Amino acid sequence: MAAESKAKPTYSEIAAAAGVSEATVSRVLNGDERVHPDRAKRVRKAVEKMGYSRNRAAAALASGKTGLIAIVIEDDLGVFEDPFWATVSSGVSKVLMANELQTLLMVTQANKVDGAIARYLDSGEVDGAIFFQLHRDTLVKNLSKHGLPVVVVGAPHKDSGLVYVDVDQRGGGHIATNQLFEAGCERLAMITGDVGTTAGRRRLDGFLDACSEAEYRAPKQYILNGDFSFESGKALMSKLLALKIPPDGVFCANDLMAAGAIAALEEAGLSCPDDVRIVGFDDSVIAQTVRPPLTSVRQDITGLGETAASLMIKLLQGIKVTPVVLPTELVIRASC
Amino acid sequence: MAAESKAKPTYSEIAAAAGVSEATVSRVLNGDERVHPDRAKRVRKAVEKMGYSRNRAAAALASGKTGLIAIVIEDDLGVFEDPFWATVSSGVSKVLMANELQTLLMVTQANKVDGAIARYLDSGEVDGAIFFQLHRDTLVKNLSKHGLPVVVVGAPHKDSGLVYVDVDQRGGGHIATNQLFEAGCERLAMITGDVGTTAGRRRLDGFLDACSEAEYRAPKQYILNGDFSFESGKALMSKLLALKIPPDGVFCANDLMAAGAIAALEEAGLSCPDDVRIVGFDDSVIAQTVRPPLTSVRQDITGLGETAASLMIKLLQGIKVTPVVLPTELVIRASC
DNA sequence: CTGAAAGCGCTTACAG
DNA sequence: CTGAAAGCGCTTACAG
Repeated sequence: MAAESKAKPTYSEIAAAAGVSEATVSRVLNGDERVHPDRAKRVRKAVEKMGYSRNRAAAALASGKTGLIAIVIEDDLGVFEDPFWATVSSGVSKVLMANELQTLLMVTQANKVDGAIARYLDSGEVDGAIFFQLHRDTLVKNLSKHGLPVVVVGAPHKDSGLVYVDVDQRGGGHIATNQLFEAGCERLAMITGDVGTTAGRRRLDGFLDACSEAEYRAPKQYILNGDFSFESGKALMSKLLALKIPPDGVFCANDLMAAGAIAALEEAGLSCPDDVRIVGFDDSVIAQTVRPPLTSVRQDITGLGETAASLMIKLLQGIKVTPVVLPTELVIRASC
Repeated sequence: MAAESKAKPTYSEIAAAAGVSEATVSRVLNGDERVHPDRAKRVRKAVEKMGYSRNRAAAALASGKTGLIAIVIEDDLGVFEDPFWATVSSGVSKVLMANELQTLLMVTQANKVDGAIARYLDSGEVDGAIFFQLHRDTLVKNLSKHGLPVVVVGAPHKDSGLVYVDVDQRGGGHIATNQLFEAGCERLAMITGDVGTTAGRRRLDGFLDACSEAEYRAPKQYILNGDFSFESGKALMSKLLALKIPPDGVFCANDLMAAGAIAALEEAGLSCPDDVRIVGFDDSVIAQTVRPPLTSVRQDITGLGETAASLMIKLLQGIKVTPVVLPTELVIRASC
């Protein structure tokens, strides 16, 4: 006779305890307004008392909604090891959890995204997908066309109607470059990131914007294409230093390359900021640990994740949304 | 008459196409050996041809298995922003996916772990849970006792029978310290991590082991308790330098503190490694970007995640498992 | 080795 | 505003 003992209660127990039907229990738990307040209260009391928690699998099967949102990240070169994405993920997860949704983490190689992952996402296993580090837009566009709610973190290459969040990469490049001008630099150079990525391209655009505003035209040898790695920052800085007239200010498209650039300066027996001023981008730990500490562009990384999740939730509710661009801010330290 | 068109096929279509019963389809898809090879082949062919993919919710409801493993991380101070955990997660995710399991990412505040999360985990919503950054063992122990398969990344405080994976923290501390001795240091000091964590404590133990092997006894002022932050590394190094006889070699319990220590040296006008040699722990990006590049203890972080996932899979299969300790290795750079 | 059938715990038209 | 009932798509004893 040990009623109300071990096993998880189901709707039938709750319904019995509250003196209503299972349908009513379901309505109350799903926030259906039309239930009479008194009965709703009875249901909630029973739920509370019996420690009820919904069986998601059953709900998913019956409703077609899984309550799961996938984060898909293409991890060819250990991108996920970049703290950046982890921070974005944590922002996503927090907002999703607060909205009764769960985060499915799918770390996969880019070449596998088309196969198993695409099928998985497309077969109703998740209610939506948030993509990080977009290499090719096609898959995402297809999924989106098939009706899967999709949000992309980082602007896609072509404005294909996808909903995305990004930080103001171009504006960031702009303020970074302005800082160099304001510090008195006259020969500005830039070590770009991978310009095949939208972030890389737009940071460069921001640099160019600021230069033309200042009526400065950087010589061709002053704009060198890096790939966001420490090594490339170092190698390209050495290249700049080898020029007949080296620059006196360099904007590096991320902190890692900036750290590389500082290392190159040091090896050449030069000082930052005395000989060459440097500005980075990301405001990562590296900006703080490198000597001299790096002036860098800060982006609200958790905010990126939170915004992505919020957009997803709106999408799920059928609310129309447009891309969001988050502001960017300069953190000034000793390097410039 | 457009058979085989849009909608996702279900068992009944597959069964019809293969000329078997739904039960047989289920058996084949679940790897039941007892099905006749020919019929199994027919089923697989139909599955292939019709692009069938299992509805997880239905399977979960019927079987009681969700195919979901939770990663739970207590994220009070932005721990998840530490690339360390992201890397572990990606290792977990990859192994799990390869085994048809999905990774549920639950980033939560420590004080909330007891409430909603515990209930969630305990109510059959996941098949198992992998915990990161364990603050209190009790919750985990309870869940484990309730029968939820649990794996912990990082050794728990008391050996409470939980299954865990960790790297050989103590051995790592040992080799780091030995390196200092071998480089000729005679006055070794240590800036510890948070010794409330098992990692912090064990790295210190390793230091002590190596010292006693070398018949060296570090004076009390030479062992300072940091908290793994850049700031603490810097402050404690300054403290060491202020001593009448400062150390000539310092083992810092992580790279971030080591970077702080180097910054302090520099501010004091001293050189690493000429005046003081330094060894870190983690072999993170920081080890490579700091000047001088840091000698540091490398741990197989992806391996931690992969091992955690493997242990979980064995647990799910009912195989008995014991804790795993991964080896650690010294990466030598300029700082020592 | 195989199939018929019950059942997992919800949701949702439908009828009132 | 509410309930009876069908149904979501699998799994799994059970009987053969």
